[in-house]
Amino acid sequence: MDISKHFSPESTEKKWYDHWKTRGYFKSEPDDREPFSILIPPPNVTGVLHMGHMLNNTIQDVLIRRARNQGKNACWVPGTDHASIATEAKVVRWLRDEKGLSKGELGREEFLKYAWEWTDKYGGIILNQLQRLGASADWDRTVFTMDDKRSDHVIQAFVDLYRSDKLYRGLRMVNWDPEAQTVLSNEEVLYAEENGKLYHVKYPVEGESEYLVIATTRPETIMADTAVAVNPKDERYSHLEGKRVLVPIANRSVPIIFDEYVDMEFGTGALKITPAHDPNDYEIGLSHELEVVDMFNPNASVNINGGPLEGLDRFDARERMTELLQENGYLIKIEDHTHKVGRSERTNSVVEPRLSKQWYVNMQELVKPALDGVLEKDVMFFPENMINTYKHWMTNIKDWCISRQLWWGHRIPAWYYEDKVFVALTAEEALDIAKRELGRPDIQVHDLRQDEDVLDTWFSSWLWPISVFNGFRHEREMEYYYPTSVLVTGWDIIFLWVARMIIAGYEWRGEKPFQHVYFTGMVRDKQRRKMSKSLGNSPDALKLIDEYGADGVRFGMLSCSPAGGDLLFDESLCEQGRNFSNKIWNAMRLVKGWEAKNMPADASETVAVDWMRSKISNTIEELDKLMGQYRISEAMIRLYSLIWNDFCSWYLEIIKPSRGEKICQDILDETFQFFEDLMILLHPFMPFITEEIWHQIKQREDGEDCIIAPVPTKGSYSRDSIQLMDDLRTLVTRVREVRNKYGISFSESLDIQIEGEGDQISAGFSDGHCLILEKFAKVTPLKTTSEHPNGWMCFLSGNHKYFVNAGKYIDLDSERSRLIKEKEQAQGFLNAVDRKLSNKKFVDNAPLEVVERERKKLADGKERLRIISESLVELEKMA
RNA sequence: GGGCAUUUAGCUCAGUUGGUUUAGAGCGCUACCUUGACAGGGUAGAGGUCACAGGUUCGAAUCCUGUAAUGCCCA
Repeated sequence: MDISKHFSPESTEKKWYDHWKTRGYFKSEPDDREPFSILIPPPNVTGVLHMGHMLNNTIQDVLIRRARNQGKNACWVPGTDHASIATEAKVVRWLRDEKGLSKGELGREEFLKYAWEWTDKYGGIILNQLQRLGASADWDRTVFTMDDKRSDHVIQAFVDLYRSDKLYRGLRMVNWDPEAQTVLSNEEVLYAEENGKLYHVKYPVEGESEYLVIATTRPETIMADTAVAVNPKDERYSHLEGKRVLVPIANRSVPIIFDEYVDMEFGTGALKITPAHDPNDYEIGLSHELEVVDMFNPNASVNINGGPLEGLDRFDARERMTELLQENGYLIKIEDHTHKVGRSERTNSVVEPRLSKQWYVNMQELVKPALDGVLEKDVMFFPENMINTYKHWMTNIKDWCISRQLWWGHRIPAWYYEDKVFVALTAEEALDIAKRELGRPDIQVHDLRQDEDVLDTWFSSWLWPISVFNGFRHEREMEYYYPTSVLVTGWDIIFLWVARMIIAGYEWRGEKPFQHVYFTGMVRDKQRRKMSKSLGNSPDALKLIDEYGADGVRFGMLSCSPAGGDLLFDESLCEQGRNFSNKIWNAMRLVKGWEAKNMPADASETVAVDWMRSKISNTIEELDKLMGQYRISEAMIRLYSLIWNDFCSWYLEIIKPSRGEKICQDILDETFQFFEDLMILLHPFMPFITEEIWHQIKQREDGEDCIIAPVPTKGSYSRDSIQLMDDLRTLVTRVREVRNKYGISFSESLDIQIEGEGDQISAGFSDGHCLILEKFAKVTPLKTTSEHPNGWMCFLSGNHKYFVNAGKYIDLDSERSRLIKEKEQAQGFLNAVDRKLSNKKFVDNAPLEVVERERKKLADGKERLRIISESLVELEKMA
């Protein structure tokens, strides 16, 4: 049978993914087995697969597949998030561009119909893309934050909190996104240094001829000034106590107030106070009982309070104001100034501080168990240092603003009758409460007005671990799967999402939502820039899969992904992954091409099998350890090296029959077994190639598949067996080095001897090892000698002296300098060890085994030095 | 301004509570090999005073202090 020289992922991937799905391997229902559950961090319905998703979901898939192979009941729940702001913006644009409709004309009901239409059409794209990656999620469980069951939980949670007094409606200075025309929570505002200007403006002191000069970055808000503040310690201004100033252009008289808040060093030390448009000014305004003048409309254009600026957008208003100040002689100078500017995470527009009435969750009440849970390691973080960040945020937590002035989302279950509010699951229930509390049995449902706003998307996401299992209504699922095993997410949403889920878990279930949190790094390009659509530096995820295969891409993502840290994505890693697939493929071609015969194995084969078995057992042990610490990248590299270096380069080469020869049946059987074990171990990382190979190497029964094959258990293994093979490999390398150095062709056999007494090989090699040496180094059978054979060159491997008859090739000078260099090195080493051992404090204080080890080093070092010195003498004899 | 990290080979990173023959891997680089699994391959090699300065210790890449650079978070 002809098998292609190269592994071709495209045909294989679809075949196996369909097969797995058809067989229902991804499905999970509660049963007697140990559960292992993961919830996907729900991507936005508007999203398309990007590198961050690829990384994140590959890791989840590795964990879930490993659990499945370990015989656990593995349940990975997929789903999407409705992403209020982003989706609403997208739908608005879509309606405008494709249908020529605007939100205003449509009205709430109609708009939502279209929003659902859009979601049904485009919302599942990203989940389909995940399938290309091999994601083995239970697709039948796919959930959406706005489906009926999830919505039920969100409304219930709101009502619960309200009834237990953990929710309130309050007038606050909020972060306003003028583009989306909604409030944002603190966590949705991104601050960055930006270049701006600092305007120095004169404010005439009333009744005096002097001016007070203030510095501001926002001259357009001068129209809403209601005071000027200076620091009470500032001697420059102490004479102005009790005086008032005139606001330029507005010509309004406002007081000069004295407040510690003012930074004497900044600008001129005098600050204009605009309580309606700056959070700090608002606080100052409250304590000094200042008037609040609001001069902006919701879209950040200027309202009637802006006088001559009315109707202008805030940035146009700034320019116009600058002109006015200039024309009227108030403007002293404009300086360049860099300062932090907050922008909306979703729309990128500059956030406008705005006074408004919003719903808040009182976080103080909720935080404690969630903080303790993490500090006491009830929930474990990987990497651990994320605990600090978490702790810092939790101990400085602010109340959470959860209302959003949007339509797409969960509408707040609060109904108003005049200025009274009634919170309930349904309008009918709200009506009952209203009737009772108001003592008005006559009012009707239509007399109540439901809150126009929707809830923050994170207010539904924080319930994810509960709502996904329908936890408020369905105990069985909840008891079985909750708390989930691990959450895999980026550290950038630790506050937005992770912390809040922990809070919700303890609040509603009295228990953590997940046992472990694995924080992935951020995917960056080679220049350390965050990958983003706007920079265009993100490779197209699906194209990558086309090019390197899903396994190759998974390998590429995983091999550079330490937890927490940044991840510099480099396509060449995917290439390496693809090459690895190819290597495995060709190993399979080789083994499948062998013909077996019933005959005894030779000594080298027996040695190889014992060694390989030990090596695999040893790796299984290490994998358990590494995976337990979520050192996923390292675990995979370990397997890579086991398969490529140990299995392919050594094991298969040892047992490979010569051309025309057959292989011993027992050895071939063992080899297939090794191959099978290796494929199962590698399966979670590279599912497609491993499934393919697993089926290629043996005829399988219906229902037998690599995806559910039990992971091989670690047998007992011999460290000696591994050590001896390592020694042998070193020796082979030494001989090859000699060949390489003197250009001795591999076709020429070399005589070799080892220093020692009698027939016993001092290095401990068995007959099998010696056969391997002959084959790999192309040397004559290894013999022992007590004398340096005349004219042979010698070298060291491990701690043993070997001689090769390379007489005619030897370059005496280069040999001499090599030996001298080696001698110096050995001497230096010996000196260091000797210094240590002759230090009485070391011998007295260090643990016995450490001292013993040093003694052995000393003895070995002396032996090496002896050998090298003797060799030098021999060399001189030859000269 | 407060906090958390990072700094090890040309590049990207390991180095798991201080002690495995004077630091490892992958990529890259150099030389050589290659018609019988695989050039998407093989063999070998070069390359690091572990950012810097002190300190603790019998012993430091590893712990402590300070300095510098970089990144991030919070204000």
